Amino acid sequence: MRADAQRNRERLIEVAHAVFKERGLDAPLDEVARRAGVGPGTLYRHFPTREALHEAIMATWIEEVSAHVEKAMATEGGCREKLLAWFEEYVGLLTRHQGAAAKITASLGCEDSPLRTKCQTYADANESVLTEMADHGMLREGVDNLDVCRLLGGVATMADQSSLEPRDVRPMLDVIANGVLKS
Amino acid sequence: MRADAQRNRERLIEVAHAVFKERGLDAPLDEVARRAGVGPGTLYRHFPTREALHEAIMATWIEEVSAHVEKAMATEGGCREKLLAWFEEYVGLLTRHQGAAAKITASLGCEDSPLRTKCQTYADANESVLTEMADHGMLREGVDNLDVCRLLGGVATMADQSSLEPRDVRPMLDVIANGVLKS
DNA sequence: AGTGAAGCGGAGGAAGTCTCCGCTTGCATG
DNA sequence: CATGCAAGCGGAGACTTCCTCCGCTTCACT
Repeated sequence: MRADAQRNRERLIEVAHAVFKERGLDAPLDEVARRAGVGPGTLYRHFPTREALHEAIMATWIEEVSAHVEKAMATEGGCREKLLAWFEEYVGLLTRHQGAAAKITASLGCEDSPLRTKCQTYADANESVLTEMADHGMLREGVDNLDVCRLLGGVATMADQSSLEPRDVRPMLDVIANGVLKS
Repeated sequence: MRADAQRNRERLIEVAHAVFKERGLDAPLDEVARRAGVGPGTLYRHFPTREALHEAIMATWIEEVSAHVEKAMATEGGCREKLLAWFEEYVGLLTRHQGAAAKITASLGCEDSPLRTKCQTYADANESVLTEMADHGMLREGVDNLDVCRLLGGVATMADQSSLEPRDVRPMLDVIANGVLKS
């Protein structure tokens, strides 16, 4: 790739990140192009679809996921406290951009989604936490990772769409934790 | 209201129902107008916003909710079976139209949503079922109706966006039931 | 039949998406 | 350094959808 094209690509990702943060994942793509100082044609050549741009942005988040797992697992207390801390991290990760939670979670079950490989990182992180719970004999029988991811994705989507505060989200996570852990 | 206006209004609701069912709640309103045989101006006079049209359609669903509660509560078995049957009914009601689950649930917490009064019916129905559980001493302490509605709304939204079958939804409802009931 | 108001419809402006193609620019090569 | 050309750019414009405005039609009452 030519050096100028590379520069444009990076600048577009950077600007798109800012625009999507301000105006949600549905923000006009032409504005992304305008603020990046390129024509719409350039944007659409680098990222043929809106999803391609989402994917490029999320790629930068993926690297941070394992740090969030470790942070949650370092929480004081028992399995329940650790699990809830992780659930809060998970929802926080998914609600970084307005509209992202629903898209990310929808891509989990879908083989041919372009986002899937990226989003699998979230599912893998959740699985590692659930495995930790299982190792301590705290996980209920028959609890499936994908189902928990979808439940958390649903909570994140509701939080996103209703602009819920963490204190409004917590009780929902409590219910899920009760449903996931042996009591 | 003039008789012709009344006819147009009813016809618009009928056609919108069909169009939204086929193409989701985001279907072009101009197509609704076209298929109803009226101009866009007529549609927008009767229903100034997309939400007003959604509201008019949902009004016809509201009447059926209590029947669904009764159907679920007539399920063979204990509290858990009844609750799960109701959860399935609830998710089914919310996923009637593509995109409806998220909107309905988002309106629950929002005082000034035009959909709120209609959607409150769903929340009330769920509350009546939870109360039934509580009366049998099966409800965990501190479980809040709005939180359960949001959890179910999240599940319905995921089911909607990922086109999940009932057999894929069931395990998620199991987790919520475990989280809601005493074990 | 006449009349006034209610209602209609479609032209058209605004906003967004996405493509096409003529022009520009980076860079490998002599 | 000069040159050739493929890679890349940008913006005009076609298309879609939303929504409004206003001249014309139709209803309903007398």
